[in-house]
Amino acid sequence: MDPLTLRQRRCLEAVLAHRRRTGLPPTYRELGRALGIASTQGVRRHLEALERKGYVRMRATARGLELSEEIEGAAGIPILGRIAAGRPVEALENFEGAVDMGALYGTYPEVFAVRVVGDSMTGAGIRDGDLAVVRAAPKVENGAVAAVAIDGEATVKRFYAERGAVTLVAANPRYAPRIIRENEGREVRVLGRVVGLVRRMGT
Amino acid sequence: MDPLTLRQRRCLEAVLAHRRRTGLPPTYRELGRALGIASTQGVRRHLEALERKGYVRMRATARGLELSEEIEGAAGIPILGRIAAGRPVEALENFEGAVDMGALYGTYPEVFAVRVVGDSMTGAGIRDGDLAVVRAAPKVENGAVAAVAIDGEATVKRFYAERGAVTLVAANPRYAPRIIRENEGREVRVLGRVVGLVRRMGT
DNA sequence: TTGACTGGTGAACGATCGTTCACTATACTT
DNA sequence: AAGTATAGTGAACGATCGTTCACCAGTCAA
Repeated sequence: MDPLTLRQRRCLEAVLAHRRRTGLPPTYRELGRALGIASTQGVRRHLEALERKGYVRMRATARGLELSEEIEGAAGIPILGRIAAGRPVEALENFEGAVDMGALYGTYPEVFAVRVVGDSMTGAGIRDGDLAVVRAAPKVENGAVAAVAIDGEATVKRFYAERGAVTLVAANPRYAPRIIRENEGREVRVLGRVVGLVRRMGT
Repeated sequence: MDPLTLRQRRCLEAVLAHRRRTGLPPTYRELGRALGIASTQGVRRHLEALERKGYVRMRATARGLELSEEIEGAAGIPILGRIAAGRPVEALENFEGAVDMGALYGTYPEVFAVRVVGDSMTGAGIRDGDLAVVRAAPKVENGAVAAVAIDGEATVKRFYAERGAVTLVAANPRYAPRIIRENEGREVRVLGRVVGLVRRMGT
């Protein structure tokens, strides 16, 4: 992407700041106020430059200012590749993508999350308190890590379906495989395949 | 939250749909078009009802329609508690929060992510290819899982600082602790504490 | 020195947008 | 029978918003 002038960079930062603060893109006049520019035309010039250089897109509607994918990503949680010698990261550089739940996993209702309780899947790097991201599906292939509801209680296990029974295998030697046969009267429902994991640790 | 009438629910769904499609909240007239309502007043009545019941907030500005925290969360990836007997989840019910990166961890530049390479931290449930979410800080307390840059190369390890040396301890018995003394001439820089983890698995 | 680019002011036009007023109709409760 | 909530139409007002036109000034390369 083409480099920005100082003023253009300030303009882009003001757009990001406004979005963080209000949740909406700014109008020309709001941007002008933030930058100390009296004329909407002055603001427009900057935005046209930003559009020409690929940082934003302008839609002819109220608050129609869009950020390009690259900038949109950087505005969230950027994924850093190499860490350079200078500051942790300079603005809008040195990132290889962004942690965006929607882009990463998809959105509800196809995708949802279940909180994992217990240490039965530590062998698969899934720990107590983690959020398992589940792509909803009525069935999953044998051996996949799946979220399964047994009598309404959700658990995350490696899943195997056999003739007349399902087997739930933990990833922890302290837990024996659990076999549930069809004639047991239990309601076993596959919620979907576990496609991701989100953990919060420390303070 | 107060229950919605069918029409009000349709209206709320239209707001969500418009935001998913365009990234912006709809205007009264856009909403009216989506719902087959000719008068802006008809739309406004519904939104006033939604506001009264706590689903949205209305700001007197272009596209000033905000969703309440609860609904905002449900529009992303909801975290499900108990899974009821019916459909996986009914719309806007039965969730205990949302997986939202900003709300979960904070935002750039205080927070960023680093891709983990290797299996040195499997004992802590951190695996090859995971994204470690890092809260930027120049120093971390002893024993914390931290992201550290050694000569510009980022690694995630348990961190200990002692007089004149730092020790990086892996969570995998196959890796010995790594001790780096100050007089070795290596540049060791603490990037911050690892406060989260995001993984993508399966297909 | 003639452009091209950047960074502005000021005014104005038409479209969009939030808001308000007056009026109609149905359904349910009191 | 009166009141309240829902669900609309239609018109209008003023504010906001995107867009455009004319004009000015500094910098820098051709």
